Amino acid sequence: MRIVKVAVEKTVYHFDKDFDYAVPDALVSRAMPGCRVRIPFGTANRVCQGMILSVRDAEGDAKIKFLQAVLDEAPLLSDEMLFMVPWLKERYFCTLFDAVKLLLPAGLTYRVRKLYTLAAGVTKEQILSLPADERNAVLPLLQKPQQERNALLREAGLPPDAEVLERLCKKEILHCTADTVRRVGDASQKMVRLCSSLPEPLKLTPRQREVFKVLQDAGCASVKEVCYFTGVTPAVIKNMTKHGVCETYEQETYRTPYLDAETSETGLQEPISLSSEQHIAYEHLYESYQTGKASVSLLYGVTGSGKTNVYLCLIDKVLADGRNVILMVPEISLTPQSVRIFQRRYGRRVAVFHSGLSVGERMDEWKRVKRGEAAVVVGTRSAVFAPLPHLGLVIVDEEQESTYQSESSPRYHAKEVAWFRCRYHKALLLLASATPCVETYYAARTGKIGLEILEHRYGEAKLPQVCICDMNRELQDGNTTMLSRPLLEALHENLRQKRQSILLLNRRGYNTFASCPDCGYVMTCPNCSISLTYHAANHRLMCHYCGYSVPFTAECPSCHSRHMRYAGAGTQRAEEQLQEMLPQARILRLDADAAMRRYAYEEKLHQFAEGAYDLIVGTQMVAKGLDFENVTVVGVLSADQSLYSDDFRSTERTFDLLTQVIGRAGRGRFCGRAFLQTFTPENPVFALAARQDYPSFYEQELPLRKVMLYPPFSDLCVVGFVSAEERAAREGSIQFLRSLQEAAQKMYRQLPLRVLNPSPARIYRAGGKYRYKLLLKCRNSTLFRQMLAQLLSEFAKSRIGKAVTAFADINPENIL
DNA sequence: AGCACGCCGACT
DNA sequence: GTCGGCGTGCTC
Repeated sequence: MRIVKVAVEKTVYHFDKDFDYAVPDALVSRAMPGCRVRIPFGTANRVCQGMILSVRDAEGDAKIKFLQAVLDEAPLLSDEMLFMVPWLKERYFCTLFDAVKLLLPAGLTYRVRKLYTLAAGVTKEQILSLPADERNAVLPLLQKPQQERNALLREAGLPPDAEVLERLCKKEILHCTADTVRRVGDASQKMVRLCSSLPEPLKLTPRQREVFKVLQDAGCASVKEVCYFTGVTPAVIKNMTKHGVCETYEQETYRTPYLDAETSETGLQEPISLSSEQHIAYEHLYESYQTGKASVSLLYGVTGSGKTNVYLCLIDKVLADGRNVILMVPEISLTPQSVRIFQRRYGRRVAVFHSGLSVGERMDEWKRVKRGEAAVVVGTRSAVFAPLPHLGLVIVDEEQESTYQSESSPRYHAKEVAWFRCRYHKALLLLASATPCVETYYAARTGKIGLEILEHRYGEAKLPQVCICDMNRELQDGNTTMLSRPLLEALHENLRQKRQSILLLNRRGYNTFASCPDCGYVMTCPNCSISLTYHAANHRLMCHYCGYSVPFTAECPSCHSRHMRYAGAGTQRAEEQLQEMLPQARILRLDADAAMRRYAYEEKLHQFAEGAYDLIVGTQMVAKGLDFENVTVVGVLSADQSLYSDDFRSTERTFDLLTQVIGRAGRGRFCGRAFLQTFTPENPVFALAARQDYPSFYEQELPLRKVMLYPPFSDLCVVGFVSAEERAAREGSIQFLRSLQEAAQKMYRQLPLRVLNPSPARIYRAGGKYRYKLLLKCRNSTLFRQMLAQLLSEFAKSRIGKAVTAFADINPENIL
C-alpha cells in the first residue's frame, strides 16, 4: 500500500509530527512529495490541508486514514525545501506545517470551506415548523441548494460563530461537506494561437482572415490583444476555435511591481573597476566559492568602502556558472535602492521578495523564481526562502541588523537558514557589514569563518567632525530643551546656508535607567551587567534578565553625591518642540512604523533629495539607509536611550547606530558634522564611534561578554510564558524551571547550563495577557534543543499548561 | 486546538 | 432512570 507522511495544518506543537496517510489507488500517480493534500484529521475527521513530506510503500495499520484529494498538479516544494521542513521544526520549535508555510508564498494557501445542503427527504413543511433562527438559516437553501457557511449565516442575519448550522446537521436536516479553495487566483490571461494542422480547405470570413493574419505574424497573442488590433469581438475567435483554426489556452501573467518597460531582459553588464583592496577581497571570496564546499565569510568594510562593487563582481561569476544568488537587505525601505542597482545590471533576472508586497505580487515573484526565470533574488529576510533551484551565493548586507530574525513565530534567523541552504547547495554565505555583530566578528577572528577587510573609504570622502554634547552641562546652564546649544547652532547655520540635516529620535525603548549627573555612573545589575530599569509602581530598580531589584535611592553608589535620577522621559514631545525652536524649517517626519505607505515613503525621500525639506526627523531604522549629498549635519537627540537599554547588546547596537549615523554626514563635497547628545559623555563608545573604530570597540566589548557569559561565549535562550492570569504565568515559569532542573540533573548532565530566575517580561502586560520569562545561558546544541522540545511538550500537556502557553526562542534579538 | 468519552450530580 | 456538567486523553 502506498503511504505518505503528511505535515498537517492546525496541529499544536506538543502533538505535531508527520502523520501517515494511505493513498487511494486513483491518486497514487499524483501524490508526490511537495504536493498539498486534503485530509481528514482528528476524532471528528475534520477536513484540513496538509503537505506530503515523503512517500513509501508499506503495510498500513488499523488507524490509518485515506487522503481525500491531492491539491497540486506538480510539487510546490523541492527536495531541498522538504529537507528543510523538519530542520525548521527542530530548530525553531514550530509545527511542521508552520515550517511549510514559511516556504510557500502567502497567496498559495488553500482555505477549507464548509458547504451545506438540505439533507435528502427534508420537506418544506418540516422547515417551516422549525424554530425561527433555524428556519431562517435553512430557507436560503431552497433558492440555492448548496451554500457556504459564511454566506448562509450572513443571509440569515446570524453572527459567524452561531451554532445553528451544526445543530441542524445533528438533527439531520442539513448535510455538511467540505472542500478547499484557492485563496488567490492565478492572474491568468486567455491566449490564442493557430492550430498546428489547419483544416483543409481553409474557409475564412473577412473578419476571420484579419485574425488569421495577425496570428500568423505574432505566433500567439492574448485574446484581448487580437480583438484590439483587429477590431473583432471575442465571438469571432471563439468561432474559429470551434472550427479547429486556432486554439486558446491560459497563460499566467506576472504582476512584478518593480519591473517597468525600462527594465531590459538581461541588463547592462557595465564593467566594474575595483580598487586593489576590493580586488583582493573579491579574489579571496571567489576562491572560497570555487572550492565547491559550503563556506561562510565576513566582508568587513568601513562605511563607503564599496562593498556593493565586490557583490556585483561575485554575482557576475556565480550567474555565469548557471547558479543563483540571494541578496538580503535589512529593511523594506532599503529595497528600492538595491533593486534598482541590481535590475540595471541583471534586468529581468532579478526578483524582489519582501513583506510589503501584496499577496498576488509575492506569489508571482515566487513562481518566476521557481521556474528559473529569475536568478537573483533581492529582498528582506523572507527572501532567504526563495525557491531558487541552484543557489550559489547568499549575501547578507548589514548582517548585524536585528531584522534578520523573525519577530513572530516561527522565529527563524535568516542567517541560520541561509547557512542551512548554503550547506545544502555547497554555496558561499557572505556576511557583510561595517559594524558586524560581535558574534560574527569573533567567529571571523578565531578563524571559524573567512574574513575579508576593506579599510579604506572609496574616493576622498572625509570623516565628519563629531561633537559629543554633554547634556548635564546644558541642564546646569539652564537649557532645558532637548537640543543642545551646539546642535541648535549648527541647525540654524545649515538653514542659512540651505544645506540639509538629519535628526535621530529614539522613541522606542521606554526604559528608564538611573544615572548620576555628577560622575556619569549608571546603575547596572551586579549579576547581569544590564542597566537596571526604574519601576514607578514600587519605586525600585529592577533587572529584567534575572529579576534582581533594589529600592531607588538618590545616593550614587560610586561618588556618593545625592543627585541620582532616573532618565528616559522627554522625547515624546520632541517633534513639536523642534518645530517651535526652528519655526522657519521645513521638517519631514519619517516613521518606519506602519503608518508610511509603501511608495509614499520613497516619494518623500525623493522630495527631500530635491530640496523640498530642510530637515528629516526620524527613528533610527529610517536614518540608517539615507544617503544625500547636501546633508552636512546629523544629530542624535538622545544616545543614552539606546546605550542604557536593558539588553546585553545595547552597547553594540548603539555603536552600530552612531557609526552609521556619523557616516551619513558629509557624503558630498562639504565636510559634515555629527552631534551626539548624552548625559554620560565619558562612555568610551562615543569616542570609538567618532573614530569609526570597530576593531577597538570589539576589543573592549569582548572581555565583558566573556565575564558575563554572554554570546559568543554562550547561547541565550528565552522561555516565555503567557497567560490571562498573572499568577498562572508566574507559576508556569516556576514549574517549568523545576522540571528543567530535574531534567538537566537526570538526563542531560553533560549540558552546560545556567538558569536565571523567572522574572516578568519587559512588557509584562500586553493584550490583556501577562508574560513571564526564564533566561538560560546554554549551548545551542541538538541535545539542548531536544531537552527543550521535550519540556515544552510536557508543559503543554500538564495541568498548568491549560492556562499558560510556553514558547522558546534561542538567541533572540530582543529578550522579551 | 477540537472533539469524544466517561464519570458524577440534578432533574423529570 | 436520563440529561448534561466538564475532567481526561487522543489526534495517522
